Parts: sequence; C-alpha cells; structure tokens
Amino acid sequence: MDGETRTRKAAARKPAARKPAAGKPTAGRTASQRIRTPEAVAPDVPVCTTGERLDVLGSAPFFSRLSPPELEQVNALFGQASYAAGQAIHSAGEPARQLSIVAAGKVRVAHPTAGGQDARLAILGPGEPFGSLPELGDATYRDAAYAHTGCCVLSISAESFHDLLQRYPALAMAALERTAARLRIAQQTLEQISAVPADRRIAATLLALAELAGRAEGGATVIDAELSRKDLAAMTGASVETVSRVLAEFRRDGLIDSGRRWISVRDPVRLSRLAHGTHA
Amino acid sequence: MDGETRTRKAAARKPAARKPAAGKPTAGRTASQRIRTPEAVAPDVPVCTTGERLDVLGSAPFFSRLSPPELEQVNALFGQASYAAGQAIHSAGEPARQLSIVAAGKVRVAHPTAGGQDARLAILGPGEPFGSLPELGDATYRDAAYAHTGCCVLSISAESFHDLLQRYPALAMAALERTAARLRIAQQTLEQISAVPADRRIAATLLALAELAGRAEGGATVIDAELSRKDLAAMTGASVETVSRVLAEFRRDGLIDSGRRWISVRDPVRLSRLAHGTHA
DNA sequence: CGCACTTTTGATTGCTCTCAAGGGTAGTGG
DNA sequence: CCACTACCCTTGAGAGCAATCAAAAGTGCG
Repeated sequence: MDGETRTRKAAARKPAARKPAAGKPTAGRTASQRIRTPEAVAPDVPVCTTGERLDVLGSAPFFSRLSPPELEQVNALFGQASYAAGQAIHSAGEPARQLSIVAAGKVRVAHPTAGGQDARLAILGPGEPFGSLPELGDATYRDAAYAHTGCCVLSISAESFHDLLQRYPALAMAALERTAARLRIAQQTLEQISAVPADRRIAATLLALAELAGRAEGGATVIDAELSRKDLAAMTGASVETVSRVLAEFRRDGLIDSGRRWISVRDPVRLSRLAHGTHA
Repeated sequence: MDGETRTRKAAARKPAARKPAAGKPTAGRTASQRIRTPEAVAPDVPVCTTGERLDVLGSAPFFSRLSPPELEQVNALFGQASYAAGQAIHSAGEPARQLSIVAAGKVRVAHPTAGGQDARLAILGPGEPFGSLPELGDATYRDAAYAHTGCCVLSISAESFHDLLQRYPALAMAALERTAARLRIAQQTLEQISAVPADRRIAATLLALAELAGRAEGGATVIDAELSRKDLAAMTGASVETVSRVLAEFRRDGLIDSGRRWISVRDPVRLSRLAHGTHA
C-alpha cells in the first residue's frame, strides 16, 4: 500500500506542483532579508488609490452603515502603509497604538505562546480589521501581525477610533455587533476544540480557507495562501506531523490535493460532511 | 497506598462534610418539584427592594458610569423575577426576549451539546449579566440558564436595552468593552483547552471559583457553590471520572479538600503554580 | 554541491475517554 | 423508624487519539 501511495502522489502532485504558485509568485519569507524599506519595492507591494481606500473602508464591518461623505471624513483619519511579504506589522506586547484594516494582500495574525510556537493563527483578507480592537481596554497588542503576502494596510490611531465611536453611535453599535459575533465564533470554536478530533478541525479549516482565499482552478479550489503544514498546524491546534498525516489521508480519499505550501480542495461536499461529523 | 488514602479521606472529610453547607442550606434540586410558583416561597427565594436594585444595577458592568438619576430611569425599565433553586430561567433555543442581571443568589448558565451533556458551564453572582447580550444579533438564546440557588433576577427587554444603547453612548462603550473583555477571556480559554492538560484546567477553574464564590473557612477557602463533579467536568471540558481522579490527586497533595458537592482550596499558591505550569 | 527548510513516515509514549463495577449518601415512602 | 432508590463519587482496566521523538526524502537557494 505504501508503494501505491507513493506512485499516486508522484503522479498527482508533480505535474500540479507549479500551477498554484504560477498565478502570483510571491517573494516568500526571505523577501524581508533582501528588501528593507517598503518604498524600495515596486512589484510585490500593493499601494492603494483613494478610490480603493473608500471601497475597502466601506466594505469593512464597521463603516458599512456610514454615508459617503461620512466615509470620506473617516478615510481622512486613516494612515496607510505597505509591507513586503514576511515583514512584521506589529508584535505582541507592543503598545497598541492603532487599529488596522487590510486593504490589499493578506495579513497573518498569530499569538505567541510560551512554547515558542505560534498558536491560533489567522489569515486576513481585504476589509478585515486587526490590531487593537479586541484590546480596546488593553494597552498592548495581544497578537503579532505579519505581512503574509505583499500587502497594503490602512491604520487609525486608537484615540481617533475612540473619538469616532463616540461621534457615530451607529459605528459603536456596529463595533459592538462585530465583537459580539467574534465572541460567538470564539465560543463555538471553544466547543469544537474540546470535543472535535483533529481531522475534523483540519477539514473545517480547509473549507474556511477555501472560502476566504480560494481560487477556482479546473474542477478544484486552490487555497491561494502559501500555507505550510506548520501554519495549518498552528491554525488547528495540532502538531505538524498530525497535519501531514491527515492531509495524506484526505489525499488518498480524493478529498484534496496538496503539495509543498499549497492545498486545493477537490471535494468540498464530502469534506464538509466530514467536518460536521455527518458522514456516518 | 490505597488504604492510606482512604483513611486520610475518612479522617479529613467526614467532620468537615457539614460545615460548607451549614452557612446556607439551600433546598437543592428537588425544590422545584415541591414548589411551583415563586410567590409561594418565602425563605429560599430572595426578593429585591428598590434600594438593592439600584445597588445591583450600579455595580453591573454596563451602568457603572451612569449618574444616579439616569440609573433610576434605567431601573424603571427593568422587571424583576424570583426563582427557586433548580428552576429554569430560560432554555437554549427560545426566542431571546431579554437581557437579565443577577440581583441575588447564583445563576447557572450552561450550553447544551449534541451529546446531551452540558458544556461550558458558568456560575454567575450578583451584578453579572446573562441572556441575550452575546446574542445581540441573534434571535434565540444560545445558552440555558437555571437558578443554581434561590435567586432574584432583573430583566430588561431586548428592545429597551437596544434603545438605551443608542440613547447613552457611554453605555454602548461599556457594553463594547465588556464584550471585548469576554472575547479576550474566551480566546484565552481557547488557548488553554487546546494545549493545557486537564489537571491544569481544573486547577485554574478552582481558583476562579474560589475568587468568585469563595468563603473563608478556617485557613481555607470554601467554594460556596454546590458544585458536583459533573458540573466541574462540564466547566473544564473533562469527563466526570477525570475530574474525580484529579481532585483525588489534589487532595493527596494537600492542595484542596473536597467531598460531596463541596470543595475548599487549601493552598492557592501551589494550585496557582500548577495552573500556570510554573512548578517544575 | 551543500545547507536550510519542508514534508513525510514510523515507533513510542502519555493523556484522557469510555466502559464497568462498587461504595456512600440523601431523600422517599411505607 | 427503616428499607428503598436514585444519585453522587471513586477506582480500575482497556482503548484510542494525538504529541513527541527520530529519521529520511524532497525542494529551493546560494
């Protein structure tokens, strides 16, 4: 059975191994070693026009209810910064000075643990906020944020955001609802983790990622975020080895296809059944 | 070793077995079978005076910043109900009509799971809100609430509370901060559950309970909430048997003392070291 | 080519759940 | 008052999942 597996993998993975990366060959982790300042980079680092900024802010969960003129006022309070893939945006423990919103690219948010490994990792796309929101009462960032791909980030100081909340009650309500929604999700996840086995958690995470960062590619959905097994392990609370084993099993069953730093979902329906435990 | 343990337990637990319950002999679970209507009960079910109501509301996290006249206005919007120990306040899945605040006694909040057992159990004391807050966008209660002891509960309709939020920005900010704080706690718990072994989780829970519902008793702190092993198991995400084994171990090490439906913390310092993993 | 990193696979170990059985305790009803 | 019953607590044995340790193969880069 081992030999058969190996030949299947060799046949299935070798030819496809380049395709997912072909769409956008990002610089990878080592970019930060070659490129120091954001300004020095042209190709990989997106920069936002004013129109794009307004689009992004309007699609962010907080500001969706504001009128266009209000949105312009809000926009004026936001600063902008671009980062190359791998660059740190902020570290855990730093004074939490600002709330940020992803404008373009992808941001990786991780929580450092005592063990040295990062836990509770999340990948954020355009329109999604990160930074000091859950820490509104807190003085320091709880999580670290890195540019997962080249990205552009809009930021507002904690004070300005605080002022905005008091000026626009609708904004405060939106923030409250969003935080409540995150709380719900956290509590659901909490249920999951304590009872759901690793393969289900991984299946659920893959589906969520396909939703967030999926790109149609033939009959499958390629997850367009260069995720290593280690990243996936941190996201699901499993070890690297377990992730590798589970992915190998999913591959054998035809649920997914995967290789070095890429995964594509072949059968979302069965994967979803597995994730929810309704597959008998 | 087994024989020694048994004699130790017999010596240590028998004499103390009555003391924790002596302070307030609650009617227990079967009270709801004897007593149907709250009005029919005098001794076990607390009723609030107006002065007590204002105190409770003022100490609740939302209203602490309101002025006394504002507090009176808010107070007028709250209804009041008393429950005997064991009575249901609301069930999960019901339409979420109101936000409630514990005025006196203790309320048990539980989340029913598919397995039939309750998970993520919490015990709330006076001033603590429960009900539809995390479900502000939701139509139904996510959790079930029971009277854990005889208790008095203040309630406000979801609509009235919504109106209050928009009328008093400070209230909205307070609600936001509280929800953010709960989110932080949920995320911390999330970290715990995925990596921390059962004995540490149980130790941490015991310390939290001692903080919330502790009563000094000689050199130790008796946890003044009639918790069964099953309750503790639901709170920590462990099985009843594991809780029993861990408590037996704690007992052997002199960290706690425990018996039928009561636990007292003997050595909070060592327990805390154990909970945080800094005991090498 | 050599180095660093990622991925895979096997073997072992430990923790916790489940199943099973027994003893203790409090309320019930005769 | 006493047996009865239901529930709570404890303990043991066994099984399973996943972490850890260990080793090897594949991949990209200088």
